[in-house]
Formats: sequence, structure tokens, C-alpha cells
Amino acid sequence: MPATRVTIALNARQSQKAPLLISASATADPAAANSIRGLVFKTAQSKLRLKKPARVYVSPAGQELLTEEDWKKNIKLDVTLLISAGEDYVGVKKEDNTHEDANVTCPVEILASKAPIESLSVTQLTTTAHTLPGIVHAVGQPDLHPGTKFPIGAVFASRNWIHPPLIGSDIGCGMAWYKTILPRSQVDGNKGKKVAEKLRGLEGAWRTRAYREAWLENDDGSCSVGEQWDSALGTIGAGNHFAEIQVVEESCPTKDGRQGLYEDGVILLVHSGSRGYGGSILKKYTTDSHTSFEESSHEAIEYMKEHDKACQWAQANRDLIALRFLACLEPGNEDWQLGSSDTDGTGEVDAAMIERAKGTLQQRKVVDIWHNNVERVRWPPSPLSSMKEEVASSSPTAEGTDSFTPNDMHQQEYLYVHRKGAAPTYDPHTQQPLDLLPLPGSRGTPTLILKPTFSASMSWGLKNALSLAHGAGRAMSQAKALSSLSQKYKGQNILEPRPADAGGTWVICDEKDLVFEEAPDAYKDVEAVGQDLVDAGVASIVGRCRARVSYKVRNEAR
DNA sequence: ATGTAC
Repeated sequence: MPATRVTIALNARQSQKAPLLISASATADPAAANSIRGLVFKTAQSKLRLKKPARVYVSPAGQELLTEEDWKKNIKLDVTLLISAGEDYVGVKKEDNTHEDANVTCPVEILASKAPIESLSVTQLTTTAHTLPGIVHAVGQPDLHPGTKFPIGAVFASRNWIHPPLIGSDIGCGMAWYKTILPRSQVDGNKGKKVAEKLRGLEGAWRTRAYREAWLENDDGSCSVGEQWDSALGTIGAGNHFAEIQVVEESCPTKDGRQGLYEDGVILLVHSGSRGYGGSILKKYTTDSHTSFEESSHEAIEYMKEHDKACQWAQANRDLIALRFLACLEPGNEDWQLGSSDTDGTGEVDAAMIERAKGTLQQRKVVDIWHNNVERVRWPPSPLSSMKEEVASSSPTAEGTDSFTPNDMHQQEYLYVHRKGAAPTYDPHTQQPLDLLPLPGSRGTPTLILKPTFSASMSWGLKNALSLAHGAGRAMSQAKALSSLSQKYKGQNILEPRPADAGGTWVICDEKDLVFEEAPDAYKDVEAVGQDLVDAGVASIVGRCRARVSYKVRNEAR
């Protein structure tokens, strides 16, 4: 006997609905243990978030299902059941996809001219901006590309509404740069291969549960989220995540001299997120039909708490990945000893060792940003305090635009800036502009060092929604890259530099699909993406780095 | 992206 597919919806709000398969083994008798009624109520609780389902009506007839006969007669393919918390049948409302808080005139900006933009991603950007409740500004960065439903490389600022799907499952994903003390002579050319060989023992869990929990302690307490997810702490993950040893090939110190990257320096770029935890949060709080929360709702508050925890966890994860890499790269440094597996043998957590490693790591850290998160910000952006000087000296013509002056501060409100693959232009903690941030290419292609711009002409960050591109952006879907690039490079090893290319990258990737899915050809030209940011007046390119060793995944058994 | 969901 096949299962029967029906739709259940809230009687009070019929736009909120969910599909339900009723197996043939469920019985019509509402009093039975395996009743259809029980199944419907359970689904209404989990998918429609109706705490106490009480009555069921058939739509559009409005008949209430009470007796076994009622259930038997009415459970048929594609019927819609309206679930009530006790209230009477409210009748059929006209199907209306537009939310009353949707903003059909929401401005949508795409900061690209040189970088190719697929039309599907523009449709996704515009549709999202115009249909989700509360969106007041949407920006497509030059790395914009289509996602399953929502675009990647996009920023959405909303009033009152929080939309977890716009951040996605990898909450807290981002990038951090750390300095190493290696001279470039140790990573250039064929030396890169030797360095790649040293990168071992990085797959799988790091040390013990007790060590992981100790690593997750921070100033605000603990960001441990339970062993189920904590066990992945210190691992890079799959997809576009990586850790990369790079050489700074050009670098222009910024005028305040705080530039943290020096020419010929060897640095480590870590791109990873919250592993399984972020996805579990998205799943826990959203259903197919319930994806947006008003800021004061209980769900929004609980979601934000877990979101913030995932961001902390992801940051601790990047730090631990860096520690594990540094233990391989600088074996003489005792501060990194903690990064390797526990060879002391005692198994006891050495708190002093953790403190020392964290301290030294923070000294090495140049920048760490989240590019998948939601942040509450004052809007419209005002000249940040460090920018006062430039405000004072800005020309009177610029004042005539929609730019903001400190006098207008009281007109600001708080909005939620949702970033899905978009880097912030400032440090959310200090509220100061970032000196630099990475715009990674892919493997052999350069990573640009960006410096965000703040000026009256881009309305102090309104134009780019206080954000920049987070990478080159996909030019091909994973499926397309896999099929076309595995053909193109058939019989070739694209994980080593070509013999003529001394400046190339040694790639560690023991997953054969990933080799092609993440090949440079699958991405846009990072120089075009960077130039679009410059042309839009939102960033300058202050330097370039090149990867020497790019670590994706290693099969240790090999 | 992911201790995926079907």
C-alpha cells in the first residue's frame, strides 16, 4: 500500500504549511495509538510550530474531522488539512505569497561590471529582496553566484525580521590570516613539496574531549556545544574550505602603519566554519514554511543566541586549525606543541599550555572575519569614529548627496545585516574599519589583500551594505566543474605546479571530485572581482599573496 | 556545507 500525500496548514495562517506522508499503516480511528490524527498533530507541532493542535478541518469545505468515518473518507491524495489550536474554521483565504512586510521597491545593488554575473543569481537576489519581509537594502557583491534558493556573495539588510536561511547552514564560516616565521625560501618552488609533506596528522579529531572543551573556553564563558559537534573541532571540513600557506608578494603599508602583512612574509590563511553545528541550528529553528522571525519573537532570540555561539565556535575552530598547522610548520616552537596529538601521555589537560598557545596565536593573527552571519547594525551607516577627520575634510558637494553626517545619528535605526558569502568592512567588536582582509582566488591564482574604503560617495558603507566580496565566486556549479574539468584535465595532475611554473601551488586533495569542483577554472577571475570593488569605490587592493601549499583533505592511510 | 534527506 502506498502512502498518502497530504498538506497540513495552520487554520489561523494558511500560508504556513507543510507536506505530510501518511503511511498505509496509520489508522483512521482517532483514538488508536497509531492514528492519522496523532501523526497530523505531531507534524503540526514540529513543522508548523503549533504547540497544542486541537482540531482539524478539511479545506476548503471546512468540515471538522471527528469520527473514524470522517478520517477514513477525507484522507486522500493532495487534500489540505487545516490545523487549529481550538479556534473555529476560518475559511479559505486567497493564496497570497506576498508578505505584508515585503518591500517590493527594495533597492537592489550589484557591484559588478567586469566579473560575470549569472542571471539566475540576479533573479534570486531581486526576488529575495522583494518578497521576504522587512528587507530594506540588498547588495550583490562581484562574486555573486546562484545558490539553491538564495544567492551567495550577497548581503540583505532587514528591519525587524531575521531570516536564518539567508545565512545558511555554515553559520560563522569565515577566514583568518596568521603569520608564520618561515622565510619564503622554505616554501618557494620545490620546497613547497617538502612543506606539504610535513602537513600530517591534521585529519580527524584533535586530542580529547577535555582538551576540546578547554580550547572552547573564552572570556565570555564557554562556546562548547556538546561532544556531537565539538568532536569536529580543529578540522577544516569539505567543499570550498581550506588552509593555505601563502607568500606575501606585494604589500603596500597603510598610512597608519598598522599593516600586518609584510612583503616576502609566509602566512597561513584558514577558511572554515562551524562544521555540523551551524546546520543543526538552521534545521532546529526553520521549517520549509517557517523561515523568518520577528526580532522580538522567542524564536529569534533563541536563534540569535545559538547563532552567536556558532560564530564563536567557528572562530575557535579556525584558531585550532591554525595551531595544528603551525605545529607542523614550526616544530621547534614549544607554544605549538599543543597542536600535535597528546604525546605527554598523562592525558591531563594542561591549562597553562592552552593559555600560552592561545596568546601566541593571537599575536600571530592578522585578521579574522565571519562571512556567513547576521549582525545588528546602526543604519544607515554613519562615518565611523575613526573617519571623523575625513568627514570634516570632505567637500561640500559630497555633503549634498545622501551621505550621513554625525548630526544625523539620531535618525539611525537598527537593522539586521545578513551576510551569505560576504565579508564585513569593519571589526564588529571595535566598530573600527578593517585594515585589510583577504579576497582569495583559487589555488594558483592570487589572494588579493583588500582595504575597505569609507567615503561620502559610497554613503559610508550603505552602497555595499558594509560588506565586500569574500572570494572569487563560483563561475561553474560543482556539478558542471566536475563533469567539464575532469574531462579537460583527463590524465593530468593538476595538484602540482607545471614544471615551468616555479611560483605554483602544491595542492593536498585526496578527494578526486573535489580536485575538479574546486579547480581555479571553476571560479571567476579574482582580479576582475577585486577591480569591480575598486571601481565601485568600496575597497582598494593593497597587496597580493600567492599560495604555495593548499591543504584541502588528506587520506592518511595512503 | 553537511554525522545531509529520501
